[in-house]
Amino acid sequence: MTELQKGPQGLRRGRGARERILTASRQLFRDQGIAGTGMDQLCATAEVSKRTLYQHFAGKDELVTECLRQFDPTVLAHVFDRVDLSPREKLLAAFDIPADNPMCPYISTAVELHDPGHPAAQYASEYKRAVAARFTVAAREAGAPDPEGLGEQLALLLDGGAARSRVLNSDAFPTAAAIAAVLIDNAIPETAGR
Amino acid sequence: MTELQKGPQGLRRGRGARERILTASRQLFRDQGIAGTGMDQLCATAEVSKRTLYQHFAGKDELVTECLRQFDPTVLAHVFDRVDLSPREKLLAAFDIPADNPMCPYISTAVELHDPGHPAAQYASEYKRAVAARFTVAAREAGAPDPEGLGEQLALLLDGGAARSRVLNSDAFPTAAAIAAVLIDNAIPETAGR
DNA sequence: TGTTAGGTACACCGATCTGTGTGCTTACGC
DNA sequence: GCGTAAGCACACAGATCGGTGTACCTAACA
Repeated sequence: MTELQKGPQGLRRGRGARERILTASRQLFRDQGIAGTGMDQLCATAEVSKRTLYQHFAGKDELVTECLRQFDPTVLAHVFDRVDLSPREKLLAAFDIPADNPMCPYISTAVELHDPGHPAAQYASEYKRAVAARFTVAAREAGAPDPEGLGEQLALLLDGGAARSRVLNSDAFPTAAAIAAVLIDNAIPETAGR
Repeated sequence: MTELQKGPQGLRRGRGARERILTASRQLFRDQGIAGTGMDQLCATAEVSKRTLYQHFAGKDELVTECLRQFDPTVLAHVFDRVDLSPREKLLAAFDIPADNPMCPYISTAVELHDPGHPAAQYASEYKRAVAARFTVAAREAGAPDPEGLGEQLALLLDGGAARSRVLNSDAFPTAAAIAAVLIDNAIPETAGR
């Protein structure tokens, strides 16, 4: 009607609202934290109206949970499903993490929410157990005598690298990788693994 | 004395306001997080008027920072200053952490604040480096060939134990201790350490 | 061409947040 | 016994929080 060009129509972005919301959420939650990100700012970043957001997600909690679910649904498949690596090599490859890697969102979320019963916190817990299970499988294939133990240990190293990187504001994953190498060499007989 | 028992006088607690504030802050920040704790609730818990709180601390940020500074000013002196332990034993003793241990407040604060420039975050970083330095000193005394490396590794294990305990909601420090034992045995020649 | 699902604008709600202003009361040290 | 530092009550400011209500619009598809 006449003044089509006027006003807010410029903001209309059409049908991809849900994806834009999740993308903006991942970015803002990572950069500012959950509590530090308001729904208004989130809508502005996603270029989505507040009404639309609340039609897709029941509330902030659900949004947080969904973000976490979408972050790495395959649980490090890009490492553990590689066919060009031996099981032993996979164990080490998991520690090849780019230095600019942001804080592990699972730890970050668990710490920020401060409620173990929150769905997102529970999912974070599940995810971390799944990572340990990935390590355990590879450790078993590599011939480790106690694959569960080694898997849990390596998973702890990843978490340590993430936490320490955050606190010190510098890359701690090389240290974690060095420890992993020692553990793997110690646990897996030289004859095995290949 | 008439109606001494009447009215709000019952709340008056006298001269120890600052200590009560810090005690209440430690407890609430630990249990509910920083963002999750309001200044009103904090005053109520500390049995201190809001005005008094703001006369002692310029704001929440300063309160958070001061809490962190007071948490462990000696940097694990209760372990590393023991005279009944050999250096090698100290390295391991640092991992004797009660299972009900709450999340390491330094990591927790660094994650929650989400701002590396915040005084409390910087102090957390300093503290974590100081812990690594403690390990390094003991590692050197124990005869480790690369004390800095071992110190950093053991410090990372502590952080990993803390982070993983929080995410999984279960005690991960025994795993960290097991890794520490392997690292120490590997790094320090059997002949040394005693 | 008509229907409709998906999106928009915007005002608004009650709650809660950190932080102040003001004036009064009390306990301790001298 | 008195001065003063420390603490108190309480109302309030201004912002921001998560979340709604209402009415309108438009793109895609049948």
